Amino acid sequence: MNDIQRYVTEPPLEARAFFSLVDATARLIGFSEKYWSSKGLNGARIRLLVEIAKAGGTILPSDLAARIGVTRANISVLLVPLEEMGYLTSSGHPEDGRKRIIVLAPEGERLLWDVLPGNRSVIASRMEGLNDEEKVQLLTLLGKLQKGTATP
Amino acid sequence: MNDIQRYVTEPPLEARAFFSLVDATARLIGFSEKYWSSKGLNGARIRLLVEIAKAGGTILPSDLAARIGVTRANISVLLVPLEEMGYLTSSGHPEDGRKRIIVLAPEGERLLWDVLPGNRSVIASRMEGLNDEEKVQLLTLLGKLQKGTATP
DNA sequence: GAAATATAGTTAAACATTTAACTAATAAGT
DNA sequence: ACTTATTAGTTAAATGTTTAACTATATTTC
Repeated sequence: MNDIQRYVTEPPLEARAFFSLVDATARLIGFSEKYWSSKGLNGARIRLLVEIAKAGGTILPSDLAARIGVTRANISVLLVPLEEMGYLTSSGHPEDGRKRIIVLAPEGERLLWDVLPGNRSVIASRMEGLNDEEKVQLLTLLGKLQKGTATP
Repeated sequence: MNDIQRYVTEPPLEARAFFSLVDATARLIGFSEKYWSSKGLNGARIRLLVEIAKAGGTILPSDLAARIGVTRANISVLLVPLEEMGYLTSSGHPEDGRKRIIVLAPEGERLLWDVLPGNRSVIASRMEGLNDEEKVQLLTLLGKLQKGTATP
């Protein structure tokens, strides 16, 4: 067992917590994505529709980018197929010619009602290792962690 | 506030825990990647070198893929530049002609000594929202979560 | 009110990763 | 032993995302 091997196999508490977060999260995301692809969908597109719904059914692309945490360029390309599939509509902003107004179409809302409950079931079943009290503890800890990582 | 908006903005406990995990982890990964790119590196390549070190300095590509959790195809393409940069060497397996033996080069070990401590500092500073006891709690909860998500 | 600056959105190129198809080598079944 | 199946690794195509360059519109500044 040489020095570098020991160094990387015996990380300090912070690094172990970080690696564990990354592993657990990647695994859960994997299960979620498997569900989406079983429905012929993917997480990015659903997340976008969910975010429009969260905003009350109407939103600007740049808002979507900020809320989801991806670039505006990415939102641009995500919107195209979603509009083609009839899940949303878009139109110019009446007062500011630079903006586009994105609206969740009835078909998009129907899709969300169709697939979100199943996804929540998948997630819930994959979190059965924790009871409710522990899930609350986890949420509390992650909340504290977030405060420490507020972008400086 | 319509029905779908309420549905997506008031998720159950499991979903809230999941979303919080995804958010917190993505943010931490972002800080880590920012560090790597400030060094002209990226997380995927470093992770690969770390995994060779963990294994004691010698490993097979397929082992790397399994441990890191990416495809063998991805390992194949990651190895090329790392070998070109002199961070590792590769050679054929003497007994099994299908295999390749990957060895961490001295230059690769030097790189790890150079950059890992800084990365650990970045991570630690971003986890200051939690004290040590809370980090241990987090690790415990994530451990329980993992047991529940062992691939079926 | 003209010029400079900033913002919203799009497009194309670059990059990372996965999937699928392939080659070569070994192991297993008969 | 020979044939079939499995395994290790590579390559190319497809997918998803970011970065950078660009267009068009608004806003600010002088």
